[in-house]
Amino acid sequence: MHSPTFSPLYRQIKELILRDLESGEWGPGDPIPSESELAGRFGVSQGTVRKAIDEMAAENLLVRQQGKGTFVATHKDPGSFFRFLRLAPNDGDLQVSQSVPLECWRAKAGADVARILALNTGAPITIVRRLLKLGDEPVVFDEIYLPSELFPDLSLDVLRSGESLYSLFETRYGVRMIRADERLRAVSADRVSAEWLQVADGSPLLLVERVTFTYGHKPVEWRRGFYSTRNYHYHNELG
Amino acid sequence: MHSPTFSPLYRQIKELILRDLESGEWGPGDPIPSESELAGRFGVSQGTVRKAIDEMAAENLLVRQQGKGTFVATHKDPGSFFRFLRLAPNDGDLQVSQSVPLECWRAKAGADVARILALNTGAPITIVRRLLKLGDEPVVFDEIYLPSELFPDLSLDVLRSGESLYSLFETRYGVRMIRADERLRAVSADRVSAEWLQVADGSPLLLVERVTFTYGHKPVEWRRGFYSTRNYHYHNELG
DNA sequence: TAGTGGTCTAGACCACCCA
DNA sequence: GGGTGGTCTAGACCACTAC
Repeated sequence: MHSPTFSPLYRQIKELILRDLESGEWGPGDPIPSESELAGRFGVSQGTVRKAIDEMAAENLLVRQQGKGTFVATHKDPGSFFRFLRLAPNDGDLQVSQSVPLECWRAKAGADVARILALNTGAPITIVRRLLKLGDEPVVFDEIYLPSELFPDLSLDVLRSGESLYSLFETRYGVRMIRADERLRAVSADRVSAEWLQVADGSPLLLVERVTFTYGHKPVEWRRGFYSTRNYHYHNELG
Repeated sequence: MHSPTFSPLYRQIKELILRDLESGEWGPGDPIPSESELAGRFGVSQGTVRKAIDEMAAENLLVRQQGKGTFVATHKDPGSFFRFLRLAPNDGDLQVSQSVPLECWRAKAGADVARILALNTGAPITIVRRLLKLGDEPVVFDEIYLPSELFPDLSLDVLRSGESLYSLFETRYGVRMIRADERLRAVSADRVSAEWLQVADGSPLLLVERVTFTYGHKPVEWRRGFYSTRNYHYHNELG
């Protein structure tokens, strides 16, 4: 017999490293201590630390670089831009993308948003509308719901910084997007979406509803994205 | 300096095990030899074999079971049914699913299908139409393109066996589906789809185009699925 | 009890990056 | 040259399953 809460040593080490990550001990892009130093610090062998880091690298929390070190994952890296955007052109090459903020205002959380973001009904939220353009074509119209408490001074001006949204959230507000759940449906374009996406009223659009989580499975963003799939598609790989 | 084709020992071991898998040395669901036996056979340490198997388990090619052994992955296992079907109910519990074969006929590959399935134009293909019902509701209308060479005697009768398609392909034809690429778009229902899915003509439908691969990145199925997303959605998790 | 996968260690050496 | 991650080994012990 053993305790039902038994977990192997490398998972305990993983939890310790995770706690340091959450506490902000190391910021996005920073190097964490070397495997041998962590091994010494925790009093375990290097192989055990290695296995802990292996799992965290597989979960995109850390990034290893041979010869250099292990780094805290970041959304600043342009290469990770499409980690949360599964958009690809039907044919031809990908155009440069541009995020165009449209509106930004405060509101009180209704029952739905409150439930999804684990807030109290009536809690202050910030709503953002923005358009994602690829080349000159508007492709995604997003409506984004955020807890105002975490993003206190968010405004259109702040959004016009040019960097990607998640990169902005990370550097300005210290909120790191780790994981997301998406639900996809086909819907008919309403007047607002149709106008922004320059498609006929009632055209079929791909609706992508996303709940994004930070450390500890805490939901911090709800997003409804309307995708115009004339020239682009949502790409997914099943393993 | 070293050869540009250098690969670590555990990857070479992985390739050897992979070759045995492809050759049908062990069938789906069968146990493979123990780690220590493979280590002896290949003349490497158990840890190296272990790392090779680790990767293959992460790719869903093998399944480990502590105390019992390591087994070749199979689609027979009911638990793996939703590995390639990212469908979930908007609310409420999942109903039992039922695959209803509608039509099955031979044809010659057009340019598109030939390109996607890596066949010559005009090569014999088999086309299947089927309906996926959840509870009593028709949810997905699939049109499936297969190389006739790999599925020689496929017919409506064969399809009525009740087991899942990929399970059938695996047991009857020895074709194992390993990986798939999906492209999602929103489209308007055409007459045929609308009728089978019992929705209004022109309703928005989620079109899921899937290319499925067996070992060695060989494409063996092309599938166009029309999803009715009134009560169900396509679920995707982003890590 | 015997056999399997799962964990942990200690130590050696390789590949890579940088100063 | 010195530090980092990456590979490989040999051996010990733990956890689980089956008989």
